[in-house]
Amino acid sequence: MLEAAKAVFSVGGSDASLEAVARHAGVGIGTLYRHFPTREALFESVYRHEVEQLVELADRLKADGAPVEALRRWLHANVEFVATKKGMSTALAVAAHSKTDLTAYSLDRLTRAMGALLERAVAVGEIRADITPEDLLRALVGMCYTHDKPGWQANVLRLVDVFVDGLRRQADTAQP
Amino acid sequence: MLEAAKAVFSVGGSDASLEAVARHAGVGIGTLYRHFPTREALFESVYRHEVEQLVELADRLKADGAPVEALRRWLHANVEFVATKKGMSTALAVAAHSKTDLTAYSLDRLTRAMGALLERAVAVGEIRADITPEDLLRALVGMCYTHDKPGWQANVLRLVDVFVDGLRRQADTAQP
DNA sequence: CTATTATATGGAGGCGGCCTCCGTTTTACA
DNA sequence: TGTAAAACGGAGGCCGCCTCCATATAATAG
Repeated sequence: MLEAAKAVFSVGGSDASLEAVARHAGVGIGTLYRHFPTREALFESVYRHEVEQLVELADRLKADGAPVEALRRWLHANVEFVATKKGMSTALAVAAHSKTDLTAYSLDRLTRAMGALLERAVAVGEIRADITPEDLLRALVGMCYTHDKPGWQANVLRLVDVFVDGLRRQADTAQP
Repeated sequence: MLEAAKAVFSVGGSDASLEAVARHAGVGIGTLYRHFPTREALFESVYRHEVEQLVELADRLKADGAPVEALRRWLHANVEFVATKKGMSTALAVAAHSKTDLTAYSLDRLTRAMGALLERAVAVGEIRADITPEDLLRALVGMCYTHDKPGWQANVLRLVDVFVDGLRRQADTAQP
């Protein structure tokens, strides 16, 4: 069922028909709805594994010496992740966009991972301190969301680098 | 009809029912479809005026002395614009997201406006040269799209500033 | 002023997706 | 094996998308 969902989303985007998911899973539409009351709940389950990997990667990167570089690498990893899982981009965007915090478990995990990396870099004074992990994550999602032409990946990675550079600058110039 | 659309979109978001638009305009659904064959064509017409204003603003800012500051101001203006026209954010995101370049007239105007500002700043060596106007615009749209909590505006403006700082840095350090 | 032709209009209807509800099947347990 | 509880499947109501065509309105000719 999760596999069917992943398959269907990865070809038709995250707004694919839930009935198609059910059909593809060889299951009734009612059953699908019992297990995943909303489309977003389904996203949550489908991409939970991926999110977990990203969180773990963040943990590993925290051991690195260079905080900003770790942050930058993690952001890059996010982009590459989204690039390989076609549906994930929209799913994340929907999750970030929606007001219902019920579905935001994964988003929250990502935010915390991000927060840890961010804090570490702020603590050593290498980046400015007035950007929240929420903002940065949403910015990241936004950058990925609107890009889906072939080859977008390299462009977004460049944008991410620009962003990280921007985070650095303030620390250079506005240190007490 | 355009007014009806603007009204309906501004309360229900850009994915509001087109039949609702027709009803609100006191017109048959068929008539609506004849004038605007697709939802995106309707967006196009509804927000054309707003886009035009932004393009004009870009022209005016080009007269300014400081290219980077002009760029920054224009980006800010975009954000504030989107903030006041509720439907515009999604409409732009849809336009940027869609593959059909047929509907992209307004997007193209914005891209050109952005390109002019960008080039000017690159020409005097104040920002790095490897970011295209398309990328920057899409990033901007994406950042606005995923944010819709009250007070998002200030956060996105801050993100934009970070971004502009990032554009600057490379010019500082990687000059021949 | 009327007949005829071109053009604009409105909405019914077919299609498909969303989601709920309930009769049926399967499983768990005594 | 019998019964209670849980899981299943899909029909059906609703709504939005979009097409198509019968009707109404405007333009033009006689």
